[in-house]
Amino acid sequence: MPRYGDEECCDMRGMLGFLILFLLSKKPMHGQEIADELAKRRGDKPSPGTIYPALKSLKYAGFLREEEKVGKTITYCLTPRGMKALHIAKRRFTRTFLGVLS
Amino acid sequence: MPRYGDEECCDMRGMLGFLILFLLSKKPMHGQEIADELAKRRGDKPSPGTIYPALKSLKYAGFLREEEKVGKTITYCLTPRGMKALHIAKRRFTRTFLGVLS
DNA sequence: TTAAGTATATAGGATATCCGATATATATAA
DNA sequence: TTATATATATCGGATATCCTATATACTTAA
Repeated sequence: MPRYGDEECCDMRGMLGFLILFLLSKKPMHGQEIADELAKRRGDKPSPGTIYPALKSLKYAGFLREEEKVGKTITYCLTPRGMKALHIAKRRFTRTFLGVLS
Repeated sequence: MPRYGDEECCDMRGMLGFLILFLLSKKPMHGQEIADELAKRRGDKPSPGTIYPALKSLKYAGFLREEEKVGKTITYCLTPRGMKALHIAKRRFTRTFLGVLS
């Protein structure tokens, strides 16, 4: 039962949508920009098979929309619904991890 | 493809082990104490089928050990290995969620 | 007009998290 | 002693995340 690795206790599974909404709340971005920013933050870059289905699901949920499309490059931005979802998630996140960052 | 709920964008899946290690770094606790503290923080209490397998896996990984056992009540505490894993995870967590709490 | 680089897309599947249901053991109260 | 509450334990499975591999389309350079 190898649930935790050598020095790993946290794979952050389930936080991808939250992180994408957070990044888009700073500025509109396209898929590769988001993947690169996540690479800088987490240390590993999500693969195409990870990032694009996630964007699709968030769009399907009404949390983001295509702001601009130039060639194959699609820039996404938050919808009001996405901003609300992010706000709610932030509150929960803050309460849950109170004291972790200090 | 219902990946995100009505206003939910973040189920925090994959953070349970990290949270348990963090709580135990504050003080030794037993399973129910941990579950109750998580209930206060996240808003919902992890079920027995969630918390005990998680503790078992963290123990199996060498991140925590039984400090005391009185009746059925088992108090857990971090091992040096667990402290190191928590430290590493904290650094990654901090870098990943930089700017979310502010 | 090739060739190479960039960006997006999706199917299929491996893997892991987490929960519901259930069982057991201990402690306490009636 | 019976009943109740508390704490731990595990199986089986539903569910979701994420990756690998593959394909497509657009852009730019040679």
